[in-house]
Amino acid sequence: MTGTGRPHGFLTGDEWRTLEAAGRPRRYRARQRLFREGEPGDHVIAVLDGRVKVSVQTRSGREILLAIKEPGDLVGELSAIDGRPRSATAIALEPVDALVVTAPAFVEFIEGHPRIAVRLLRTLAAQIRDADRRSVDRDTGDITCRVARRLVDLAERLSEHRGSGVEVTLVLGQDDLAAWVGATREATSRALGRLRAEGWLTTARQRIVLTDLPALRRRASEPA
Amino acid sequence: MTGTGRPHGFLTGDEWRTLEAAGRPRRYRARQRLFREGEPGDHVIAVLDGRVKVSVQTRSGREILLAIKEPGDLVGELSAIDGRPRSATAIALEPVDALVVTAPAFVEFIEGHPRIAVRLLRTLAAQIRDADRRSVDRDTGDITCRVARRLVDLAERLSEHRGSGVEVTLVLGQDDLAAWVGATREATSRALGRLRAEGWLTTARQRIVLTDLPALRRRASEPA
DNA sequence: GGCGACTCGTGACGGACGTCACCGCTCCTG
DNA sequence: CAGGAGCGGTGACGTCCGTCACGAGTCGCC
Repeated sequence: MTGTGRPHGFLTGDEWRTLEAAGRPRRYRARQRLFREGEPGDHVIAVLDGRVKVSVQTRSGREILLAIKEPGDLVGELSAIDGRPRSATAIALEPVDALVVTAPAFVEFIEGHPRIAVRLLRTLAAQIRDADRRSVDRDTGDITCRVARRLVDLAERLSEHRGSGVEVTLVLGQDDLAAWVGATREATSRALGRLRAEGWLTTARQRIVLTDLPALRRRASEPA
Repeated sequence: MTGTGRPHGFLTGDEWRTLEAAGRPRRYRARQRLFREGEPGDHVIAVLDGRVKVSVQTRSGREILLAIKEPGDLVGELSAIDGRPRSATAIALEPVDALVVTAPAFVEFIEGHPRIAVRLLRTLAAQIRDADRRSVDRDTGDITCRVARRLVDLAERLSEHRGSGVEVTLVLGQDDLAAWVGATREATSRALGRLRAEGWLTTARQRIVLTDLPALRRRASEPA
């Protein structure tokens, strides 16, 4: 716990306190695995600080990114809800502060707070919409389009927190970006090269600086 | 209502009766649109009989199939839950018997029946798992693999109802199959051609007869 | 029963992306 | 400081699939 206040998630302060009473705080190191695909899912993890990557691997070794969980989000809630094994693997991208709640305690928490159940329904609905949109995105436009679209997306999510300046700096490696858009690292690198050639962004180790969002936004939806 | 009893969905008989009191029965003709992407979502549709296709269109005109809703399933529940506009279009594949419930009535129904909320959570969780699996499937193997996989899937879902003989007959056009696997009609047709050449299935107008499921299952996961 | 719309099959062609391979750079570690 | 690992950039090559085009068979409607 950082003591800086609770995250902006889907629970009010009171509700967080109730959940805290049912859970156990825990820290994860950067790149530590919270759980792995196929394991039984006996606990839910509420992220308090840091980001968590949820992904699956195809049998050919390619990684597919399903979600990035941020402070206030839940990780592993599906297994707690339906009792089935983990369908994906969760890995901390940064040092993560979290609250670990056992599945039974979580279900009890839900059933005892009907309004929270409704709010949880909303977050699941958002996840479905998101997943559906991913399906469409993946079939729309060439890789350059998809990379531009993803970058603009990330930039907009960032601007919600920090004030939006003219430039936006994203901290992520090209491997992760590739998994996110559903392509290889090489193709992603080339796409970045094309966008860089247009002068709309610059790249560096673990860093992508967007310098012309409107142009990127246009490129994200253009056919060619 | 057909009078043959309520579908096998996620509600008990008692709960169905409660929902029926809140809703209004309605029939849709085959190929009639239940609602369209972008519309405000002010009602939920509980499918009693017939199947409903949920899909979106990319700007290039390609159709992407998100789900096939069967008797007992809900259609349009996301908008009722989060109040956002329809994110997809729903079309009846066959004549459909349904129960139309307004969004407020649906929310009231949920809040008044906490155990149903939990069950609804489960169905949403299943949808998320399904959508995630689609993301992985779409990136795994060539089109022949994906077609074989989808066919086996459909066959297995059918066998749950009817007794499973050696042959399974699927009633669907190649256009729909193409949308389902995320490819063009032509590529899908060619993939079917290859599987047909192996003697694992036969094709006809609006019909695909699977004659060797084990072989198809193998082909569905094999790299080549 | 005949015409038209729909569905399915298939060929040719081009392009985008996956695969493999290699190189340079930066950062970290001992 | 030297070595190595991790990351990024790029070239060559092959191929799978999308696009366009056309024809044949089938179903439905008047």
